[in-house]
Amino acid sequence: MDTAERTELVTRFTEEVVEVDEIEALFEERENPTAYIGYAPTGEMHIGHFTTMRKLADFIDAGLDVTVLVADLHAHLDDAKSPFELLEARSAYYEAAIVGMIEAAGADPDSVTFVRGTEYQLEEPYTLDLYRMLAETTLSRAKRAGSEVVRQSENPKLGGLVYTLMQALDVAALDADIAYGGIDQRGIYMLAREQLPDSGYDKPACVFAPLLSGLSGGKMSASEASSKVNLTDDDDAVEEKINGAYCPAGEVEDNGVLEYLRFLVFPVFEERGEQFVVERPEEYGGDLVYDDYEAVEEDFVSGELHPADLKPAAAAAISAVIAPVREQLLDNPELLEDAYPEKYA
RNA sequence: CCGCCCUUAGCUCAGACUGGUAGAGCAGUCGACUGUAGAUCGACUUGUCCCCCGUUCAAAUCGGGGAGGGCGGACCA
Repeated sequence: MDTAERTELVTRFTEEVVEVDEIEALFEERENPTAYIGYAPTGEMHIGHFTTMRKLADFIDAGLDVTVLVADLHAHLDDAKSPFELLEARSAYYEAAIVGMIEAAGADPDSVTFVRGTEYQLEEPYTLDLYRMLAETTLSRAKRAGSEVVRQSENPKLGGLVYTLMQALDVAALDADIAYGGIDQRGIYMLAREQLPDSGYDKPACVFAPLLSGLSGGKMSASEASSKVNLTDDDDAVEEKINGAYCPAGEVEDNGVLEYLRFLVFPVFEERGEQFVVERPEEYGGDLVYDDYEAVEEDFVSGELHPADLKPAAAAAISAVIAPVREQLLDNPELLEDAYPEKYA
């Protein structure tokens, strides 16, 4: 694979890349540049995570050495979203779910390195770097960098600011050439690009995934159950949520159903060699088969494909995509019971 | 250590002065209309009024104690 192909793999289906030149340069210089993505083990993982995760398959195919950080300390630093006592259990659950998603996306989880935050964030070199950064960063700069990531409240805690600086530092600590995450992470990684060179580290390139629209229109909200599909949702639950989704005929904007197809279903189906089939009553023209997303969107915009026909097909496809992960999680019920005792135990 | 403020539906809050077993908006649920959903109408649901004790025929409301949260002051050898 040449540099152009590898770069294309790394950058496809993304929201933004900073900068493409830098990624090309990495591939020119080295056989296996490094990339990292971090997740703070807080609430249950959902389809948004899966969409972001699917991209790791592209990274691996492109020859990147991928590290996944399970940022346990971050999960508590962000307004104590995860109680301190549950960090271990939630980290275990996240790691298992992530392995499942990578597998379901058609990649080999063994080619990914998993790291816990507490494995290195309490060591002296990291701590010293952090303290130096704390001394050099203004409150307003840190607030701005983390504003899309850290929970915003009337009474913000210091932890949210430390969280932000730690994440910037993680890029260097994990020796990542490329920082990857949802576009909401942009502020933090721009801070990293700005500050890491001052501390003697390389400036990371960044790849940002799009954030999917919520099913009820507008942004996906972690706290709104009907706005997203959970990894543990069964076929019926997925169908119910997709059927209830905001999906105006012919409109692409804010259309979560189409976005799920574009960024999750089609990439995964391509990997698995499956086709997207829309079963449709003869009355409306009979069944349709699609090999790529563009054709779906074209038919949807033209009116050829009606939302009422698309929805059941999309629901079935999404179920098929998440099924392996769901089964894996249900086979190990203690993972969820330990991680979210108030809900499952 | 001292003082002041806050705590009522899933969320934001009203009600407290002048005790009479609780309300609005949003959210949610269900119908109507659409070959989906949304929008729009129509209907409906929701409570340990932070906890304990007391006063009273009667306490979200008054008194005392406590918990949690916030703000300020003081202390600064």
